[in-house]
Amino acid sequence: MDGAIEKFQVQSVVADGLTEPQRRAVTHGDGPLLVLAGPGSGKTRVITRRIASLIARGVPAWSILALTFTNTAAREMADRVESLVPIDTPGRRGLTVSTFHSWCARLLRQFGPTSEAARHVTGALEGGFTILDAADAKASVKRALKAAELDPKHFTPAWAMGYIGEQKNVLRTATQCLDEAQDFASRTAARVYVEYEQILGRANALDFDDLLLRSAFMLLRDEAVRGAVQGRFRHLLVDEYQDTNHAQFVIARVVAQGSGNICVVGDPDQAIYGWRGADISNILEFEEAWPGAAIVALGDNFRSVEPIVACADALIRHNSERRERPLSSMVGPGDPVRRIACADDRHEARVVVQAVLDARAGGTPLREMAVLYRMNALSRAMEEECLRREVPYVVARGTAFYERAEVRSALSYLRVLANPADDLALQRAAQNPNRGIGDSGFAKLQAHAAMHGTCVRAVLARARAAGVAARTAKACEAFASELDALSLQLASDGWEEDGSCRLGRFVMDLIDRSGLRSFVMKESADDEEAEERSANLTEVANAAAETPMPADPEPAAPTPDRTLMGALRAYLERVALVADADMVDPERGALTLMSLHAAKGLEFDVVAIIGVEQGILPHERSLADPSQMEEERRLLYVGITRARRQLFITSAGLRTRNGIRLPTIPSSFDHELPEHALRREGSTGSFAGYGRAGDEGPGAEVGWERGRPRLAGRRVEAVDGTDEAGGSESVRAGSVVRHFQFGMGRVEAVFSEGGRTKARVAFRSSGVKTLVLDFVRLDVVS
DNA sequence: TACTTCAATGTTTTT
DNA sequence: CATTGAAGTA
Repeated sequence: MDGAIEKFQVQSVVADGLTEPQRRAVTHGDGPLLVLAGPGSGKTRVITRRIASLIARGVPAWSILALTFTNTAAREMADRVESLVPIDTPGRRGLTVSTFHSWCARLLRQFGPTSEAARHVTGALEGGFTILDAADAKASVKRALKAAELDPKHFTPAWAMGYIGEQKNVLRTATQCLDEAQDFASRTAARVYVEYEQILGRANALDFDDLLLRSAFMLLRDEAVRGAVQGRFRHLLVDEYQDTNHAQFVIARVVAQGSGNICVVGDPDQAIYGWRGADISNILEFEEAWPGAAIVALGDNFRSVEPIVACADALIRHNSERRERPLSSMVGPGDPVRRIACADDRHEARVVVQAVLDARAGGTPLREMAVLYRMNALSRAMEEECLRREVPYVVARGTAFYERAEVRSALSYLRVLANPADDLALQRAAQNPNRGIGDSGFAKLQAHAAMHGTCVRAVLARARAAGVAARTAKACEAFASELDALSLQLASDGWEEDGSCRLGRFVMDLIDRSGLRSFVMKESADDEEAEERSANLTEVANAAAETPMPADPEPAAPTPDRTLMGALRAYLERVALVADADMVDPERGALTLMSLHAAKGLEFDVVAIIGVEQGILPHERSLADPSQMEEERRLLYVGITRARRQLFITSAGLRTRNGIRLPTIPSSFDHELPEHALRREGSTGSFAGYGRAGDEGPGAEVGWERGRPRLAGRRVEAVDGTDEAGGSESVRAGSVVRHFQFGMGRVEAVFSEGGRTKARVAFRSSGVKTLVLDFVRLDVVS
């Protein structure tokens, strides 16, 4: 085959149908590149085509690193690159597309244990480190506050977490903070930070911010790590660059310093993470950090109809900290944006769900619609109404499933197996089910362990020496040998020859044999709850079974760990780093409910933004600060620009908050929307619709079951079992199916094994997997 | 040690 | 309202 012709063909596919500025960004050669991409301007298109173009140019895929903020974005990017580059293109394999956090976690697993720069205050970072979720980080902060002996009235966990997060985001360590503290207040804060770091260090645990901070330190200070990373990655691409914080800025800078090839894509008008340390000057001052950078601005909007773009544009012009950039719709005219003032929140829900049903009747599938809100609490009323009208919906809160008590318990066993120093997990595992090891007994063990400079796990088998009651000691010893037995298995192979992961079986056995399942079921209030919680446990095992086998290493990549322990670590890492937005499944036949933040980067035909009221959007806590108000405005801007064809902006005259209904005040952003693009319905004055608030009548009871919402978790079923995408009943050999994580695949076989119906599916990008049909969601495409 | 009950208390957004 | 913590009881 003629290489030149092949390359030419790839190039033409890559550049096909692009606008002039898009083409410039895609074909830009070496050197720094900043792409300022307005909403709907083809940002993802540009990144994916640019990667494809690099590969076509002869840059090996394994030397390209693309960093995103969510796993969904990463996967979509990888899929799209793959479909652009012909399968037989040399050097096509091994592309790294990852979130900042997971890429850093992997870097730390590889280099952390031997790198001085990654050390904890208490000692070396070990490879099996735990990634603490928000709840565990909070628990650790509480312990740190207690250890620092501060008045809990004045020094709250939220305050401490805020302080620690801020410091970590700008790469300041605990000791540095303590050394540089000038006054009493900052010394107090620094003391808490130091205590917190010691707690994490003893547990061999890292929080989310640590993943970035320690990676940044390794890259800055450890020549071996920096050399390895710079040697391997010759092209860096960063998506959503406007939302990077200082740590991420440093990571990107050091990685790209080796090659000078850095391409960042973002939009200052869509910066919505200032509160978590995102520094907008990273993108505004890109040219200063990278002199000679090429800049491409993409302003044409190919997503939304004119009234929607007009709304977005008029709104964002009210921000003063902004470089003016025009935004115009290339799609053409469309329906005006409907600004609906409702009587109260239930009325609002009825109006929105009715609009959804109308749109569905008009041919728009539910998966192309979304309801967006400023606070997760606003999803409640919507969920009730969806249940009542039998509209299948998905609440995109990725962490919700992992916050459930039984799921946390199951994961605690896994965590302590992966990382014996994880006392938090050990305690939770030890007490679920109850084994006669209580809080006081565990505290004694902890004190004893601390005295010997070790973790509880290490002294568990000799609990008697810790001075606990004889009965407790016996329980500890039994539990210790239970864990020992499980640990032994972890050295075995992690995957079967067909690529299926043995961790699923391992977790299933663990859940049953530890007594966790029966305990959780016995604890439940009724059969239905028992059933649901048991199913959640099974889902943990099932998700573990889906851990993909690591691919063969590309040149300059580390050798993957294919033991069961390796699978366990990979699974725990994946679980720890899911984003809310990752739970959006575009192939499901359901309406998506999610926060405005989680909606960043997504698009839908029909969008409703609810709760556009003063105090909600803009949020109360932002009202006093002009620059926070600008961020609130950007948030609404992001929401508006998610919509392709139809946009609803709603408010309620009365809203129930904390159990009390109160009249609302219209959002100050309301007057900033252009009347010519709007259709106003209802009255927008305060106290609007007072008289109509209670007109639901007696038949308006909602579909709660015993006052508890039917879980807003990972596997929200369509309420009536219907699934527009086709349902799972017709999975047979030969079907083309889609999995929320693995993407498209072809069913090779359906068979029965161990009393379960399973399917072997060959996925296009993630290989052959065996899936249990009862638990896995597979949408049949054909 | 484990479970129940009651009072207080705080509330955005998320990797 | 819903979660959390403390106090009391079996």
